[in-house]
Amino acid sequence: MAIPESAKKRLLQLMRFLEQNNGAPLSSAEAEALTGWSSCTIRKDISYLSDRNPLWDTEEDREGPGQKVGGAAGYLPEQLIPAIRKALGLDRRRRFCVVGLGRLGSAFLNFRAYELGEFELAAGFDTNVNRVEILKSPAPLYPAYKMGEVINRFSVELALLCVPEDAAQAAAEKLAAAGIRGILNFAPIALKLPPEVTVRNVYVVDELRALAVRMA
Amino acid sequence: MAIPESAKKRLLQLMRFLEQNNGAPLSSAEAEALTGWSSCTIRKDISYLSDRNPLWDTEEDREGPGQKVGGAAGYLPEQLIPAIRKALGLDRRRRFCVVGLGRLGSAFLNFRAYELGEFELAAGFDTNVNRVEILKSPAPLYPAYKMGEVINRFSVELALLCVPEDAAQAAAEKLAAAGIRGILNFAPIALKLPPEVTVRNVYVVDELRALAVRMA
DNA sequence: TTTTGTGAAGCGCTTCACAGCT
DNA sequence: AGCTGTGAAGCGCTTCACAAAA
Repeated sequence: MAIPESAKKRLLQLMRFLEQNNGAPLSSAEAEALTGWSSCTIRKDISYLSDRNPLWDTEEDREGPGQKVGGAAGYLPEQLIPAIRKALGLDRRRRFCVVGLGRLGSAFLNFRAYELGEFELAAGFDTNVNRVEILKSPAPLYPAYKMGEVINRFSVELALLCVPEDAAQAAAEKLAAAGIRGILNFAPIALKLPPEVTVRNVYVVDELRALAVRMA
Repeated sequence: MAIPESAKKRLLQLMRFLEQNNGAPLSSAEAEALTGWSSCTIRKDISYLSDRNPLWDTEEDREGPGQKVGGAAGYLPEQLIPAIRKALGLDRRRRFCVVGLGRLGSAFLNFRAYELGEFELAAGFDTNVNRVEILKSPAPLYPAYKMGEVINRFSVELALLCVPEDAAQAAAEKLAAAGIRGILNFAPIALKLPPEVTVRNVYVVDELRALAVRMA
């Protein structure tokens, strides 16, 4: 059965809580306290994993519903995390790049925790050659005109778009032309791109607004 | 009637599209093309505004459903934007501060577009006095020990928390003690705070994950 | 006894379809 | 003709309530 979108979002967050739990088991009741969602919702969300995830089923041929983790123990992170990963399609390493190395972009270069092999910083780009030469970075930096070549050569799938607002559309089109598959857009504009490129917008003012709405 | 949470989220985004539309009217069909949501959904979402928003109703005493914007014109941004603002509780100016002036935090200091009087950058804080003295900023910067005093004096309601992971919980507690109402947390940890403080987490790896899930 | 797992009930959101306005 | 506004139908998610396991 297909996993509802709403459940996917929660599973993603639940994964983070599990990761922060130092490997200790987590019961649905504890998860309720952490997240605010009812324990039913959490158990139901996890139950969606069972028909689609071989990892989840134990070796003995499953009969009936099949209990997994063990009755009164809570969920074991070392089993549940990979199960969620697999169900959501996150069980494969993806390379990404940072485009625009101003304050925002360069902050992401030196972020620890492109964790657990899920994402790998493959390159940074900027039109300003100075920045490319001066900045310290765990991954190689290139002038912007090499974007197409580098993205292809290293099969970079994702990009963090951190250029100023008025350069964003042009940069995004170059990324799309280079074959990028997904863009995290930090500029406050709606990018117009062919449908094969998935765009997700992250904009501080919108986040502030969402925060203010939740407070009201 | 109460506005469903899902509708609130869409209205918030719709507001952004209206703002980016240069004041031109927007029909529900055009909005469908921009957002991907069906025109029905959009019209329905907007209809939730009508019982709660005096601005929305025109002066002549409304009888029946009451058409507003004018038959075949599309929605007028100068009417719709304030209506959404009001319904979502965004029709009041709020002051915010930036805590932690590293690369990420200082990027937010010089962000244009704390737009339209909705949010006002009131202060920046850092434990490193050098940064406080050197950085250019449109708002005053203070050493961290002045947080409580400044937040109180200027009635700062919101904070962007941009300190490193291992300092985040302590900084958040100081903010809570100072009476802050909402925190946008950029550190990859779950803050434990009293319930009167609303927290919203913004974490790049989670955004990358969400992007990857949508692509699959 | 505690906690998971899940059919089925209940309910809220989305979609439909059409009335009403310009 | 074109587009908005909205009751009502339809459907998908959440919640319930209980069986099964440790």
